[in-house]
Amino acid sequence: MSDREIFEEIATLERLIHEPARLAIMTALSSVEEADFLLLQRLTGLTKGNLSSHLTKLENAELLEIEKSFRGKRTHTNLKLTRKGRKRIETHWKKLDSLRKSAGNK
Amino acid sequence: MSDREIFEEIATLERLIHEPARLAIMTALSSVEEADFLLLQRLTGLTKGNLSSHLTKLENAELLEIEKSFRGKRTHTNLKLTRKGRKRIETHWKKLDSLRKSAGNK
DNA sequence: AGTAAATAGTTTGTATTGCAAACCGGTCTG
DNA sequence: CAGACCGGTTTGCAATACAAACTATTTACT
Repeated sequence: MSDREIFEEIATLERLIHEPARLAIMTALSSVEEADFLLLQRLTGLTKGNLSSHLTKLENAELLEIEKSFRGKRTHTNLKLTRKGRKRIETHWKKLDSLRKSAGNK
Repeated sequence: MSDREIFEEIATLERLIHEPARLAIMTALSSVEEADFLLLQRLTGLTKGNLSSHLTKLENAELLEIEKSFRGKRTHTNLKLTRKGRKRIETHWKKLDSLRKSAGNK
């Protein structure tokens, strides 16, 4: 891939994943099987409201699944990446890598 | 740095640099002394309008300098990172790195 | 000479969206 | 049983990224 193509590709990076909060969410989730809402909130430092809306966005794009269940009497929300989601975040990091490398050795 | 801190930091990444188009611009510029408007446009694939406004934003933040001169009879616009800018993009990449790594080995 | 097209950008308008804050249904605590 | 806490969702607004329109000069064509 030429430099031009790499830079051009990065300039049109998928905003959905690239957005800082979601990049953090996706990356955090990619390292584990699953996590719950509160763990994710602690990890990212996001407010509940914003975490919630980011998760909904990722769910709509079918990059993660939101599983609600009961733990004792209260609801419990579990998040996990879909296969699609796992692939996307990997690919995204690869793109970032190649952008960085192409800048490194000129 | 703990995982929590890393993810939290990434969630609040500097949007100014992180935005795909500007990340491409900054990264491209970081690899050279300077570049002109058109080279940058070719590299990033951005339209003139958008490139222009991104550059202005980066200039306002003092991350790069826009030098206009005459080449023959027509104006010529040259871009180069400031010291500040050079530092910022480096730091940014380091942050991204540590985010990625912290996800890798869990 | 006149006009069309290219060069080198800037400005404007709009639709999107990220964030904070308000809200909501429950549960636990004194 | 009033208030605090838990686990979120919804709403409202301010910021902004992109496309499209615009400006101004220069070169090419006829």
